[in-house]
Amino acid sequence: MPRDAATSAGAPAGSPHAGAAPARELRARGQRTQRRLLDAGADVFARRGYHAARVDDIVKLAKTSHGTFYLYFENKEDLFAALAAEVGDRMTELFDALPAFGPGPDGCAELEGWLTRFGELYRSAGPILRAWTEAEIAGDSVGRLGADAMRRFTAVIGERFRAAATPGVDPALAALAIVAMIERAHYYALTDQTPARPEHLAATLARVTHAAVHAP
Amino acid sequence: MPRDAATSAGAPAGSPHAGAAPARELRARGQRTQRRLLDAGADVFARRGYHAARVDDIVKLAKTSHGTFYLYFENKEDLFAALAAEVGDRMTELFDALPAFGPGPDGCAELEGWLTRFGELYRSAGPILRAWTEAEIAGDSVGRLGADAMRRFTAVIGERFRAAATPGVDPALAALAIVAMIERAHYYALTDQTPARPEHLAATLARVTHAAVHAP
Amino acid sequence: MPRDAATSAGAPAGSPHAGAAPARELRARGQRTQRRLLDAGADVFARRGYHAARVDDIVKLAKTSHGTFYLYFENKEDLFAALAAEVGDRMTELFDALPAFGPGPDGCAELEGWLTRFGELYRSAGPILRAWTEAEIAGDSVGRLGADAMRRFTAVIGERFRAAATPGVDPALAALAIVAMIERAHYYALTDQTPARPEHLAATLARVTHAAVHAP
Amino acid sequence: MPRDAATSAGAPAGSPHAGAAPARELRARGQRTQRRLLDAGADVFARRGYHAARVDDIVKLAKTSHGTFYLYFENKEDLFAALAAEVGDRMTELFDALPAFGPGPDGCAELEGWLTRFGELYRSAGPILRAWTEAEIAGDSVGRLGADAMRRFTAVIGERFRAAATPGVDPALAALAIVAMIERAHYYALTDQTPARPEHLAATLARVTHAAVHAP
DNA sequence: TATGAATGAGATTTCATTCAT
DNA sequence: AATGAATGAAATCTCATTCAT
Repeated sequence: MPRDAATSAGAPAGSPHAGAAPARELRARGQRTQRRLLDAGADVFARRGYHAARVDDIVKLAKTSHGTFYLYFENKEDLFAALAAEVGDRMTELFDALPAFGPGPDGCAELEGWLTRFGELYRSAGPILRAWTEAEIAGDSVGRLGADAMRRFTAVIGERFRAAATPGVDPALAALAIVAMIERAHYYALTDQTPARPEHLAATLARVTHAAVHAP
Repeated sequence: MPRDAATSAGAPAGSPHAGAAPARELRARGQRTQRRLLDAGADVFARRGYHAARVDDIVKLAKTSHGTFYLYFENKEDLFAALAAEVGDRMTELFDALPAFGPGPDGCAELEGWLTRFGELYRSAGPILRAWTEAEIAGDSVGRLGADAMRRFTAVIGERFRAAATPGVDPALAALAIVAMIERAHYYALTDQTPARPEHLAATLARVTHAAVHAP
Repeated sequence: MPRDAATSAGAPAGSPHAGAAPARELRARGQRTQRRLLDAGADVFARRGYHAARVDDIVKLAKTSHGTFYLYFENKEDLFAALAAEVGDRMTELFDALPAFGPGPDGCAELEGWLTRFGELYRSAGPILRAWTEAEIAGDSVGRLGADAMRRFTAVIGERFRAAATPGVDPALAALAIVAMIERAHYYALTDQTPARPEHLAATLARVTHAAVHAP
Repeated sequence: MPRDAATSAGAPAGSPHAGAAPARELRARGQRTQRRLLDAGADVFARRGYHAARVDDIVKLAKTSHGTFYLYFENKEDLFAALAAEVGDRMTELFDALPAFGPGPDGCAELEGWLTRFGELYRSAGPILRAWTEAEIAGDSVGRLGADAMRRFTAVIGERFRAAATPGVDPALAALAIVAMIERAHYYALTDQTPARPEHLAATLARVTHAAVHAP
């Protein structure tokens, strides 16, 4: 699960991302064009992955020209960073809303509710997240965004483990594992042709997580 | 987590992978050259990722030439497939050895022992796995390998969940989640600069997994 | 050393150059805008040279837009031609004022006086001249301007050599050499970080030129 | 007059310039290809100037491909630098051979002899020198080469002026002026359509220089 | 068995100029 | 009179793969 994008957190309306070539004020038309490029980018990245995506494809889909592309973005990476930042923002928001689920069945239900929302977000942003993982692996700088968002998430889960203080369990590691599980499970469930039914994902993950955190 | 490599399972000594250009018997020198290329490939893929890895880098590291590269491998993907197959073999072996850990403390200890071995393998093969993920995302055919090995792993864990029959828990999904957790936790713990201590990884994962599977 | 600009010699007030897109009468505001573009152009050409200068730079410096640029000038070359014409005018004027310096110390002093004025002009117009040289080399049509102004200069110097009639000296070539010297010496003295003191340039060049022309 | 190229002064045979992409040892074929590219480059730069020259033209003329070009040179500038270095080497050699011409007719004859050789070199290398001037103007890094070669030349001439100690003459400036004259006179005489006869160039410049340096 | 020179399709990027407002 | 978004041709550069030796 990518991270952060705190950079664009408070960006002024009208400049959806921070790294654009010139920090120009955009008029209505420019805004629409930029939006078209972002949407086209999301589509192409989703279908081809970060590396295989060609600026040419994006431009064609957005029905505009190469020149226009470079008017709004410094390069392919810059456009991707903008998309990632958008996703990152929504992730951060969601993570901050993670409830302090208690040991009882209520806690489990709360968790399930939150995981449902997470699943929805993941479904819409998944393609970007996948490309993000790819970029991350390749060591591109964009990949390095996002750590913060996840850290917050991990911190909350870590608190629960710390409270439980199970011997042999490193709370930070355990939290990391749970977070990793939630992210990857969504990844596999939504992309892979798993025999599993994704509609039960929130319930299942909630129970597993709850059991792991509030182990006897 | 990738899989398989059944191709090379019983392959004749001297041809560690199936897709090499000519299916010829290699003499000692040829073997060494091919091995050098494989090792160089592993190194370069690990450092740069699949897409960013250039044949030139591999060839330079192996102290050989482009021509020689294409003597032993059909293309970049072919070399990667050979590496993936090697890893896949070892993974399959390990997965088959997963104990049927029971609900008691003994089961947890068994699980921890197995996870320790998994960690060792991951440490050595991890970089290839990472590159694999990248290739997978990009939709390259190599990426499609690997699912099988994981399926076996998932099946065993799934059995446990099925036995427990917790209401609301889809055994297949839960197993997928646990497997994903184990894989990704290793990934993050070994690559990221987590504040956590990786030496406690096996113990922590064992406890978390055990608790999740044998929930009250 | 460029020349000419006869084009703008008697041009009507309000249109400092000949090639502007529409030959319209400009109001006060238009005049100011055009002037701003010319000044910005002079600056940018000076700093980057003709080819490296981008219309975008000029427009930004002039705090106006691309559209406006093409309202006043046909293209980049046209703006440059306008600038060159301005310089050419002043050069022609100065060359026509070259005194018929005699062999005695008075002639040398006259020459020094003239060279002082030349130096002042060069200091202010030099950057354009440099860009001019570049354009000339590249074979752009603008480059072909300028030869005339220099020819007049050369003619006067040539007269002196013809009078002296030194055996082995081709008067035209000698004059060309002296003119070239004066131009390039200023160029190097004013741009390069020569260890020499430019304030002595007029005196030194006067003596060298005088000695060369009125050799015993 | 460009400068220096001391960089390639002692370059090993087989690598005619210092800045090539990889410092590879070239086999016979590679050598020929690289030579073809250099020659094609010289031709294209001469005809179009540095900026207008397209790698495409060079490649076509050399009957090779873009890929090959970038095998031997990092970019256009790199190829140009290689050419400039070749010229610079020959210039440096020549400058070092400048005789310490005395005040008598013998000194003038010595000078003429040297200028004849200079003219020959200039004729063959002129096109590169012209492009060099253009690059220099544009502030490209290549342009900054060459100052050294000229400095040596200037130093020798400067010595003569220092010996003469004419009042009002700054020896360094005077030397600079003479050097500039010799260079530019060749430039104009060989490129422009001067009415002058270039075959008298050496004689004329020798006399003018001699008179200027050994003024009464 | 090995080499490394050569290729060329394709990717990214730039910028003078036009156009709709 | 002014704007700035849009264009697209052209330029540069990369790299997997082939080929001649």
